[in-house]
Amino acid sequence: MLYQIHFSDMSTDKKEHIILTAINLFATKGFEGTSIREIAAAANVNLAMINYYFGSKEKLFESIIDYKATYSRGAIADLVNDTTLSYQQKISQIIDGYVDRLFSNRNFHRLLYHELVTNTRPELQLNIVNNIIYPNTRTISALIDDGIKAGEFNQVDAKLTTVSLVGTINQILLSSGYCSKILGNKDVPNYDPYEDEEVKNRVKSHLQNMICGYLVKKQA
Amino acid sequence: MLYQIHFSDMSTDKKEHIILTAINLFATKGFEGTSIREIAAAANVNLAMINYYFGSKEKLFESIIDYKATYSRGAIADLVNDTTLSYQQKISQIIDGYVDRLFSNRNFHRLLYHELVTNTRPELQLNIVNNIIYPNTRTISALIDDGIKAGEFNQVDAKLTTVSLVGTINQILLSSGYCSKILGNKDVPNYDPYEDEEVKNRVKSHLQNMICGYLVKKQA
Amino acid sequence: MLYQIHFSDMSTDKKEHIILTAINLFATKGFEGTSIREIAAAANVNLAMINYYFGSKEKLFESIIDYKATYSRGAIADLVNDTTLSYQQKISQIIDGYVDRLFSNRNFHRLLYHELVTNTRPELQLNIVNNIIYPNTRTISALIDDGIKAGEFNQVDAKLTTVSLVGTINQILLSSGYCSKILGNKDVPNYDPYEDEEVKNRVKSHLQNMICGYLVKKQA
Amino acid sequence: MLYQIHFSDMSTDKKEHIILTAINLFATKGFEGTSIREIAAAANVNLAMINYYFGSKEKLFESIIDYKATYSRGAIADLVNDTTLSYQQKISQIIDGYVDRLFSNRNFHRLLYHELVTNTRPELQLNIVNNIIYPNTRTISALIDDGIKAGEFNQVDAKLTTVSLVGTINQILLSSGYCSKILGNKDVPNYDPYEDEEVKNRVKSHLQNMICGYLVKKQA
DNA sequence: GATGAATGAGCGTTCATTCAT
DNA sequence: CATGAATGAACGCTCATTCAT
Repeated sequence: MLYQIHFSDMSTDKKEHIILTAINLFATKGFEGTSIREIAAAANVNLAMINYYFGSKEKLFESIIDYKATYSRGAIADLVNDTTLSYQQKISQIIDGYVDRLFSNRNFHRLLYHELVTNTRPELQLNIVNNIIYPNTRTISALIDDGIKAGEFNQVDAKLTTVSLVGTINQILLSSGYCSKILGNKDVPNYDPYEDEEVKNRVKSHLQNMICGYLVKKQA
Repeated sequence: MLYQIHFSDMSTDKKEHIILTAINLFATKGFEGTSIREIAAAANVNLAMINYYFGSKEKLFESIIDYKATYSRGAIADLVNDTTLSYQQKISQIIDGYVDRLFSNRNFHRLLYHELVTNTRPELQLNIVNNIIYPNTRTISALIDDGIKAGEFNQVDAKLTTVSLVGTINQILLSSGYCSKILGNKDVPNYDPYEDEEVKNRVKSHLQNMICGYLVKKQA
Repeated sequence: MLYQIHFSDMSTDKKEHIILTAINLFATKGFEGTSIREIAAAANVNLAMINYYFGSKEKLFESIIDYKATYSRGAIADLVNDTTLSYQQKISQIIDGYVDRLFSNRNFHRLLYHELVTNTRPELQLNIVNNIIYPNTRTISALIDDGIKAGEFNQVDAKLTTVSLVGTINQILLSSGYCSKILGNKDVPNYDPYEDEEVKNRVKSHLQNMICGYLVKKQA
Repeated sequence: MLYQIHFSDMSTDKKEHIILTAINLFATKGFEGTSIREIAAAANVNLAMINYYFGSKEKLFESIIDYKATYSRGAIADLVNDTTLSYQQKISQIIDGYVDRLFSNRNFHRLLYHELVTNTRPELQLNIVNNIIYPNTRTISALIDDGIKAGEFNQVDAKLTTVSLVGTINQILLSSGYCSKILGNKDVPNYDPYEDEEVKNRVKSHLQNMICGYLVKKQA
C-alpha cells in the first residue's frame, strides 16, 4: 500500500515535472517545433514515458491546459464580490493583479495564445477560449458594466475595454526582443525585461491611467 | 516578345501566388506546422519549385516578410507630415487606418506574431521587429510625443499608449473564435467576424474614444 | 534472463549485420552511391534503425572503420618481434599473410581505398590513413630498415618498397574484370578470381621473388 | 559556312572545357558525389547544356573516357619498336615515362580507378579495362616477355611485374594525405606532393632499382 | 511501471532530366 | 543553340508512436 502511494506520488511528480518542462519548451519553440524527444530529454525521462503518461503529444498539450486551468481560477472573482471597494478600486486592483499574474505565467500564456493563433485543433481552441480566456474577460467586463449601471463609470464598450487591458499586456509579453526595443533595453547582460520590476510597474501605471481614466467619470 | 513578357509575368505571378498561399498556411498552422508539400499542393505547383524559387523553406518565409514589408511602408508617415491636421485628427485617422490595414492583412499579421512568439530563428525576429513592427510603433509614439510637446496632448507614456493601440487590435485578431465569443457571434453560417464591418467599426470607435480621450486635454 | 541475453545478442548481431551489409554495398557502389535505404533493404531492417543505431550515414561509415580497425590490428606486429626468424623469413611471412588478409577482406579494403581516392570528408581520410593504413606500412618499412641495419638487406628505399608490396596487391584487388583480364579468365561460370587459390599463390610467389630478391643481399 | 565552323569550334571548346572541369570534379568527389549542377557551375555553363551536349551524366563520364583514351595512346608503343635500345633501356625509359604521365594525369587516372573499384556500369568497366588499362599493361608485359626470350631478362612473371609497376605508382597517387604521410610532408603551406619533383624522382629511382634489378640478369 | 527497440510516415532538400521558348 | 522553368523521384533524416520485454 505504501508502495502504491509512493509510486503514485512519484508518478504525479513526474507528470507535473514533464508538464512544467513542456510548458517552457512549447512556449519557446511552439507546439510543432517541439519534439517529444526534446521534452523527454529536458525532463530527463524516457521518451516512451510521455506517451505512456499522456497518450500522445496532443494530449500532453491538453493536459497542460487542464493543469493550468484548474490552477488559475477564482483569483479575480473574489475581488469582484468584495463590497467594501469602489468599482474604481476593484478595477485598479484587477489591473495590478492581472499584470502580475500574466507576467509570471508568461510562458503558459504565450503557449495559450500560440494555440489560439493556430487554427488547427478547433475543439482545443474552444476549450481554451471557453474555460480559460473567456471567464476572466467576462468577469472583468461584467464588473465594468456594473460600474456603468451604478453610475460610477462612463458608458464605455465594456468588452472592448477589457480587450484593451488584456491586449496591452499580451502585446508586451509577445517577445522580449520587441519589449526591450520598445521600452528600452538596459545595459545588463542577458537582460530579461519580464524580470524587471520597473517594466512591470510602468505597464501597471500606464494601464491604471489609461483604463481608469477612461472608465471613471470626471467630476464637473 | 509578348510571349516573353507573358512568360515573365507567369513566373512572377507564380512566386506571388506561392507567397500568398504560404502566408495563409503559415498564419493558420505556423511555420513548423506547415510543410512545403502542403504549400506546393495548395498553390498547385511542383514541390521542387518552392526551393527552386526561394531556396529553402526558411527563405520562403523571409521572402514573405520582404514582400509584405515593402508593401506596407509609408502609409502612416505621409499622414504624420500633413500640417493641416491637428494632432488629435492625425491620431484619429491613424487609428482608423491601422484597424483597416491590420484587419485586411490579418493573416500576414498573425504570421508575424506567430513568429515573434516563437523564439527560434532570432535573427528573423530581429528583422521583423526592426523593419516591420518597430517603425510603425515609433512613428506613432513620436507623433504622440510631439502632441505632448505642442501642449495638445496630456503627459502620457507615449510608447505604452501605442502598445495599447496595437495590442487591442491584435487581441481582436487573435482568433475568430475568441473574437466572436467576445463580441457576439451572429447567426450567419460560416460567420467571419473579420469580414463584418460592424465589428471593425466597433473596434475603431472604441479605440477612438479610449485613446483620444486619454490623449487629448480636457478643456476646463 | 536468457531472454535478455538473447535480446542483447540480437541487437549486437543486428548492428554487426548492418555493418557487414554496408561494407559490401559501400565497397561496390561507393559511399555516395549507396543510399541508406539500400542498406536497410539489403540488411532487412527498418530504414530508421540505421540512424537509430549509428546516428547518421556518415557515422555508420565511421563505425565500419572502427569495427574493422580493432579487428585487424596486431597481426603483423607479433611476427616482427619473433626473434627466431631471419629478416628475410619475416618479410616472406608478412607477404603471405598480407596477401591472405587483403584478399579475404577485399571488400573492406576497397571501401577504404574508395574513401581515400575521394577527397570529401578529410578528417575521415586522416583517420583512415593514421589508424589503419599507416601503421601497417610503418611496421613493415621499419622491419626493412632493421634488416638493412643488420646488414641482411640491401640499402633500399624501405618506404617505397613497402608501397610496392601493398600497391601490387591493391592493383590486383581493384576489379575482378581487370584481374581476370590480366591473369587469365578461367572457363568457370561466375568466375571470381579472388576465390581462386591459384591466383593468390601466383601473387604471393611473384611478391616473394621480387621483394625478397630486391631486399636480400646476393652472396658473392 | 563560316558561322557553322565558328560555332562548331566554340561548341568543341565548350565540350572540352566541360570535360576538363568534370575530370577534376569527378576525380576529387567521385562520380556520385559530383552533381551536374556543380560541373555546370564550375565550367560556367548552363546546367541544361551538359545534358544537351552529352545526353546524360553517365554519357558525360563515358565521353571523358573516350576523350582521354584517344589522347593517351601510342606513347609506349613507339618506344618498344625502337631497335637501337636494349630491353633494360626500354623498361627504364618506360618507367620514367609512366611515372611522369601518371603523375601529370593523376586526376583522370584517379577517376579511372574510381570507376574500376565501383562495380556499377560493367560495360563501362570493360571499356576502360580493354581500351585504356589493358593495352599498356599488355605492351609492357609483352616487352618483358621478349626480354626473357632474348635472354636479357630473368624468367619472371611478366604480367605481375607490370602490375607491380603500375600498382606502385597508383598506390602513391591514391591520396596526397597518404603520400605525404609515407614520404614525409614538407613544411610548405598547401604542400602538394605530386607537384614535388623530389617525390617523383624518388618513385622513379625506386622503381628503376626494384624492377630493373628484378628483371635484368646478374652477371656471374 | 518503465524502457530500449522498432516502425512507417513524413520532413526539407537535391537530384538528373526534360520542356517550352 | 541556349536557357530558365519545371518535374518526379530519391535523398538523409526525424518524427510521433507502438511494441516486446
